[in-house]
Amino acid sequence: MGRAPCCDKANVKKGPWSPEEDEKLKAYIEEHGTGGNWIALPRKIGLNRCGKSCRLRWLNYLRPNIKHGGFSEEEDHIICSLYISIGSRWSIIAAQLPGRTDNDIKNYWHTKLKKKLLGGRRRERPHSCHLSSTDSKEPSNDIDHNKGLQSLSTSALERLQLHLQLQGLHHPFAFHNNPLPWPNLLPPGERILQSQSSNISNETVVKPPPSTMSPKEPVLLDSMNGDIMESFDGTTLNGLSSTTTTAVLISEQYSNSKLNAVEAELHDLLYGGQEDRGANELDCLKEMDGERESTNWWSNNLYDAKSQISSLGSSSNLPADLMLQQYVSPYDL
DNA sequence: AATGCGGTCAACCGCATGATT
DNA sequence: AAATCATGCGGTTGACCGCAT
Repeated sequence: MGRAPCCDKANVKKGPWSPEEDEKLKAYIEEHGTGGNWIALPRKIGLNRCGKSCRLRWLNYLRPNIKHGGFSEEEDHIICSLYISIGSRWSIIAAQLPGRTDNDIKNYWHTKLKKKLLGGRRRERPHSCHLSSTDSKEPSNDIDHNKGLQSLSTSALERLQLHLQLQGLHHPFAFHNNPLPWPNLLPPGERILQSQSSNISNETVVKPPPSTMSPKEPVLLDSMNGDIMESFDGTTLNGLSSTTTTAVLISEQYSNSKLNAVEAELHDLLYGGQEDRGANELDCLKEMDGERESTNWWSNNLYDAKSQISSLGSSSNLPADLMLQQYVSPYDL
């Protein structure tokens, strides 16, 4: 079945918005709201634009309290952590950063943050992998060597990330020591950034779009701001007291077997039968651990993830099977 | 001064999903 | 149940700008 176009594409204006168009759209929405129908809205106000275009313009630019640029270091951390944890789900990431739009964050990631992460790791020290905001030019006397390392590391990190995503390792266990207030991913309707130490208001409620997450999608709750864990179905889970763990509710047996497999794959990925190269990559990751004192956003370790999850699972009285089912099935681990 | 190149970002496109008929 | 429609999302594009040559 084909889809009817939302508008007459041949006869609607495209491209940058004029101040007059902005003013029309803004004035109308501020007075009347969107009316629940973006498609009809441009006709109502005499704009020769596609409804989708109006919606995007409003959401990304005209809407009140939108922030552009000037991402703080903490926002960087949150974006990086969430990206590595859940991937390119920009709307979810944006929901944790009041005033930021998914488009903004996406652009910021692709144009700056990713380069900081992947390109700037080896800047000041030859084997450094830490996040840096300064440029990444290499010393001229060691160009070939460092170039090689950088490209390898970039590739490895990208592959590592892809690998983790493909493996369904969207779990935050890799960030269990992240000192940042891990943004809670609350059930739709009450997604709140709880950030006691952050500039971001902990009163800010970001209303999620209706179809952002499936009801079965797991909720990841940090225990740093409290020891209550909650699943999407509203089940409150007590007793997981820890200041170092971000909860992943997986049964011990399951996590052990799966993580062994993942570890093996990671080993293959990192070593790939090339001893020297593998050593470099491993060194890089290890150094990332060592240098995390100031940045701390990256996985504090991938290596003891298994033990973390194991201890989590064994020390709790959680209905692990239930949680496992809820957590695992959406990702088809 | 002209040109090329890369970075940035607003906007578009197509697809997925949920709601409605 | 199927068809239709609106919305939301992420990937991609292209215009613009600044810098290097």
